[in-house]
Amino acid sequence: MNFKSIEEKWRKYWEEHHTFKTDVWDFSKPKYYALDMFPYPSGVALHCGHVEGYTATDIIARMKRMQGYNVLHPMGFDSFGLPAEQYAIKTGNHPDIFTNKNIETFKSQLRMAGFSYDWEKEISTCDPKFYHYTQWIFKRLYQSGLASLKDMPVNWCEELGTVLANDEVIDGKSERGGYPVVRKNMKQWVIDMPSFAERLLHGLDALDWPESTKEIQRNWIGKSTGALVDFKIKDCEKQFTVFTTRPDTLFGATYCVLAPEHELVKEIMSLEQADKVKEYIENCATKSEIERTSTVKEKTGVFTGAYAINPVNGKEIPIWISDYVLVTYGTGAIMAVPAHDDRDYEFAKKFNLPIIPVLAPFFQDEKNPPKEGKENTKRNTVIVIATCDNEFLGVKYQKFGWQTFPMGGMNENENLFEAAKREMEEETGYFDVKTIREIPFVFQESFYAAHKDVNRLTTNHIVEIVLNSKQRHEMTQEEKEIQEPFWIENDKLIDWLSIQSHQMLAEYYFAGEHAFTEDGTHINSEFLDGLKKQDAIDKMISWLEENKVGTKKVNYRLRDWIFARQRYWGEPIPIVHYVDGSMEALDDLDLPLVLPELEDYSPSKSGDSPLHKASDWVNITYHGKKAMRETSTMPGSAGSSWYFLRYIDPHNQEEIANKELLKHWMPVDLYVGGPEHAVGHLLYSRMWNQYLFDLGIAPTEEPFQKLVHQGMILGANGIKMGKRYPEYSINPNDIIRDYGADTLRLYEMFMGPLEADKPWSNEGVNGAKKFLDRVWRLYHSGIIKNMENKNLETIYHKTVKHVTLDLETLNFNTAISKMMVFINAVYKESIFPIEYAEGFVKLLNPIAPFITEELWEFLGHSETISYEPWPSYEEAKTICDEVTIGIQVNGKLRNEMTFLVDEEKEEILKKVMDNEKLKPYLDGKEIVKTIVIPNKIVNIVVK
RNA sequence: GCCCAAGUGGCGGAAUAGGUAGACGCACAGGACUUAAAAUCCUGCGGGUGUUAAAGCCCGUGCCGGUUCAAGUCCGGCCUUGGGCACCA
Repeated sequence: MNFKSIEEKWRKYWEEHHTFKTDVWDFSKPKYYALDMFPYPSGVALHCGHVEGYTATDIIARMKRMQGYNVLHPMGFDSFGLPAEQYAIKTGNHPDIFTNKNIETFKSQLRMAGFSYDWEKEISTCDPKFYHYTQWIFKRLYQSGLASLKDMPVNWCEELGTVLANDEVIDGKSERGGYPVVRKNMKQWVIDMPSFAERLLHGLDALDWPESTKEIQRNWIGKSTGALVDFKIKDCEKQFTVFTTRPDTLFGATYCVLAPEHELVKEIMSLEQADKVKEYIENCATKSEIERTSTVKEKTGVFTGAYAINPVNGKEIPIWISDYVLVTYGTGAIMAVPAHDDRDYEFAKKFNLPIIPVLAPFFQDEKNPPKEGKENTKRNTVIVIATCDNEFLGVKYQKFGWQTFPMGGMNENENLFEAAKREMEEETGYFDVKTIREIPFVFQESFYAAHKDVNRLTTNHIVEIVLNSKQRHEMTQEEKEIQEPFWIENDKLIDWLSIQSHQMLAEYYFAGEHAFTEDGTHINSEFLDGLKKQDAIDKMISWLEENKVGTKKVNYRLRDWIFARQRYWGEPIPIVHYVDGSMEALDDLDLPLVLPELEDYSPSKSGDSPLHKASDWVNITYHGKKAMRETSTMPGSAGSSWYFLRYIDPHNQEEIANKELLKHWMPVDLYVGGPEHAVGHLLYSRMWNQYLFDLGIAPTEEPFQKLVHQGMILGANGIKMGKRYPEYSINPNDIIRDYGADTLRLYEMFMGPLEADKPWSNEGVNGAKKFLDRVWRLYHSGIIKNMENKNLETIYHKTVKHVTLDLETLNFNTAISKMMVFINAVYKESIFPIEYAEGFVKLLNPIAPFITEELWEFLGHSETISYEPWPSYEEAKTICDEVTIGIQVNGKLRNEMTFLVDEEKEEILKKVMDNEKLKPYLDGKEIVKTIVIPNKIVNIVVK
């Protein structure tokens, strides 16, 4: 088979016949919109990963055409971006030159691969005819108040001379180039994403997207429900508000923290603390993003000298500042509850701030539950964890056989430490205390107290005592009979303790002290005491609202989308600034605002856009007033946020696209692209689409109904192709040249599941080629006849059924394997009925379009196969009359037997029982149970 | 640290809904054709044991346990790899 001439022949045919031109106004057929993520036309050409994704959509597009759909399958170029700009800086040439050259290369590659695009729909985001409407949408966002100029901390990349969006910063470095990124306050164009947060979150539910991608978006949106709480400041008129998801722990708030950038800090700091506070703020400001987000970093902070009033109990608590509180999230201020938040705990430990537990785990002793009808009593108890020389002090209570830490009830007018010392001494005789401290952990326990014949609810406070020595008072014989002390090595302690709650305490103690963040029962919380976490949250919110010191509040992690870049090669922002400081969007008639040509495209270190240099372009008179144009440009994801709408009507000069057409064609039925766009492009375009939906332009709230990510194609060494191992990099052009596009398409689809990362294999490519050759030879072997062959009936119908199903669900690898099985079967026959031969060519066509066009012609047809009706099958003919199933004895396979399809259970069982081969397993055994599932399995359970 | 996904022969990977694990392909081995090689066609191919050969038997889907007549598939607990988030209050 001469694939070269065949492939070139059909490329020409498709072009000359406009085979894949879509008449978008033809509403007579159902529509199908198959979309690829359009490429950035870089200098390095199309790679194997592009081919993989594009082949997948092309297969679906081709199949859908044959199934009678009117298919829109367009391609275009995301052509604004950094490489073209850097080329321009280097060479002084307009980036257009570089971009257009690359686009030509890409198009010729796409043509070589045989993708059935309608090139009349081609778009390019750097084309003024296209960005006319990118600017138009921006203008509308501006007029709606959703795009605005804000002074805010941004990710500034010195090296690139521009600000970056959050998704363009990875580990404190720029996504492109890996240059350091610092935080800097700048006036920036931003788009208000948070006001779409709830819709973006909810919209996900109905989408047919990978669950993991939806999850990434959900996390990125980061919804959290809680409350705003107002804190008054002592001796000051001002107050501040914190956001918390745990208003139930308000009684445990022992200090507050403001972000260093919080506006109130400089107003409230005391004179004594002022220098320290200023120094700290200064320090944070100069820190790079890397330092700020470093995980190993210890907490830092400074006391402001001011005190806040806890609204719930009037207690004065100190106000600190620390960079662990982010000015960009919530209100930039928190209440700290060290007992129940890890970060607050760490901070409190470091700065020796009080820790008050307000939530205690609750234990119900399973061996000794409260008894019905007994009096319920409450008691405060102290438990003493006493250590000396790496051993722990335990007590054995003889009467009940309990082995516990020393413990006992607290008396009135006795503080915790007094009670602890007293209990230890009374019960064990030890007294030589070196250090004593409270462990900020409390738990509650409910049990039947046999010695008093009552039910007890104890609240257990924990005290740690380190002993100087094991000196002790001798105990009387009488005392010893009641209880006896033991010293236990620390690794044996948990086993030695006989009471669940004490074991739990020991586990907590050994795990290292930490905040208790799980659920429990509230204590030390007045009106919340006894409530579980969620009930307490609800009750506290009602209380806050009743007392007008707080409200319920939903917060999102999603932030403003920073929508300006100090670069040349992007869409100019269609705004003019007047001398008086006001600004205005350009009139619609003045769009598109076209990029001016420049002598020098390089960015300035000061943060000005290169466009600043085009003074004739910048300084204008607009509406009779002196004005300056906005000189920053839009980010790369601007054009890609709506391009899918433009494909539908790409040459429309009046509007984004004709509304009737949009209504017919949206949403995109299948969108294929890499998973790396999960929170960038795929979130931005959803938002723009939702906005355009609100304007009545986009007909659906969600643009992409079904989304699939293609996996990465790795080098044969299992490592990502690229600069690191150039010897393992595969250029699809070479494969097309040596094996043909059909082989490349078939191979990439056969490698494995579309979404999986898969290593390349040259032998595998050869295997794909062998299959196509095998098909070719079969068709030219002369066995295709206008006759029947019953031997092939079942397998043909089965193949049509399963291939159709597998393609529909994008399981290309299994679809191909089933076609291989079919061809292997035909090889054993001497007659290949022409009906089956034609059907098979159609099945293979979407994957290998060239060879199948040729075979279709060979079978006597003069028109393209591309619009031939998809083969059908008869369900009844997909089933053979006999089926071989496994026969198990006690779940182990012992034989195989063939039965009629749907044979009666009794009939099957009878034959199984009579089977000679099974006799040795059944003779002399008692048959306990028989399981007969017709067409599947038989299992005989014997004893 | 938290969230998500995945772990199956020498390799890529199959296995509707718990029902014969390893489809299909690659690699490898043997055979046919050929002067020869390539190509092609046929056969075998998880491990162990067994046998002249076979049949048979045992083990086997990351590890440990559970549910079930039956587990790659379901449940609980780990381990490893990949991805996402990373002080988000």
